[in-house]
Amino acid sequence: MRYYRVPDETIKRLPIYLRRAIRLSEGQVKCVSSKELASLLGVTPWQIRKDLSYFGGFGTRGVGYNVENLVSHIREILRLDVVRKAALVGVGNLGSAILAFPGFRSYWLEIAAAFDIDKRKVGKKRNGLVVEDVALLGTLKERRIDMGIIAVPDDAAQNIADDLIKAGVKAILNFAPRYIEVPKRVKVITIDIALYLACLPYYVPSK
Amino acid sequence: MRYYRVPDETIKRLPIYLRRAIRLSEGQVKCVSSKELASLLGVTPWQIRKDLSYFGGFGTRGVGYNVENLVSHIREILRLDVVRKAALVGVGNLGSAILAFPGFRSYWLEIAAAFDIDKRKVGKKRNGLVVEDVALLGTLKERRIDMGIIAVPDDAAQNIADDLIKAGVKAILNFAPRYIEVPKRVKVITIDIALYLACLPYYVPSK
DNA sequence: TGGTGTGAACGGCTTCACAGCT
DNA sequence: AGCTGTGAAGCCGTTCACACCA
Repeated sequence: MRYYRVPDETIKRLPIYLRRAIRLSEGQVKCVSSKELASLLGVTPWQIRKDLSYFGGFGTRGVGYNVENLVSHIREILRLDVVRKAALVGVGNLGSAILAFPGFRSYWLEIAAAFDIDKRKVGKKRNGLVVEDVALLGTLKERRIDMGIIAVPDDAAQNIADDLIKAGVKAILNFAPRYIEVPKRVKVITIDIALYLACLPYYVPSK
Repeated sequence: MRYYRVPDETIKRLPIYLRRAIRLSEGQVKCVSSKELASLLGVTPWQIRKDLSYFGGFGTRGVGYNVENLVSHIREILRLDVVRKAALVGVGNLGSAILAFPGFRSYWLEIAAAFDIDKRKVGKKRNGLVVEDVALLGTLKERRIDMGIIAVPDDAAQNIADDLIKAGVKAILNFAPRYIEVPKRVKVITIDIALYLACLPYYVPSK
């Protein structure tokens, strides 16, 4: 199934809906209206309806959305209906925090391997994973790991990205504060933490 | 000085330009054209010119932008021309990583205080800062710290946000994976890490 | 000539109003 | 009656073309 003309912004919001729908289903809620969901998430009801309508609409008029249905549909759209494996590169402060991060589980995402260039870290365990040498990045293909998370210093990031792509990785989450050049077929999302904090003072009225 | 009708997207890009301009000035580069800058950052030259033109335009036609000028103008626009202090709440894995994060320095941002609810952490040093009890959040006002960083579990996030705002904080960077309700005068930016990773499989063509 | 600055065209996302089901 | 689904309107941001200036 392929969907055309879906705004990227819609894709970004789907995981939010998904996570909430999962929580609701855990709470034995069977059905939710766009209005209820919207108030829980801080968005507008029509935004939710529009977003979901891109994929055919799977609510019931007059009633709302079946929660189980919502979960399974969004999982399928986001291709999260099978466990997705990612490799983490860089087990420094940030990398270790990502490994320990509990939030991935709700999306059936698994960090299945961790790499570092520092020989002192290689072989040690971190959160149940044995840290491997970056030289072994090439083994990702046969291990069917097709996503990468970059948590290395910025001057190493481009090389790591190149290696990940050589190893068959098709999507990268990049925490290094720099632009990374990749072939068009590869998707990169950069989370540049300092950037966001740097924006904040702009919005603070000066005294 | 106040500027109207500036897209939020432009504000998000300014720190990128700023960081690069600083790097260039450190490398003794005196002048840079929008084209050069664009190729370094993976954006288009028009985008850069348009973004800067919202603030009056401070380039030289036929030449480019004076690097020092670029730095001081963007610093002023983003109100980063004085050192800005932020308080971190939550010194777990992610919080500790943020404390150790080197990237803030380039924006004259300082994490000036760290708090946790766990008595075992309170009093201990983390990256040169003594961890304080969250009960002391109220002291932020007199210490002139007006930004907060939330790195606590999601069920504690809203309460912490409320406390931060009560303590006079006007802008919040939130790492908890949930929507936080705040008065309109307060700016919140949420970085929901798992969200980004959850988007990636959508862009990976299934085999 | 070369590169900035900017009004205007374009495109994409959000908002809206209401048609259509239950 | 109530809530979803959706074409249309409106808005915001990006792209473009070109005027302007060194």
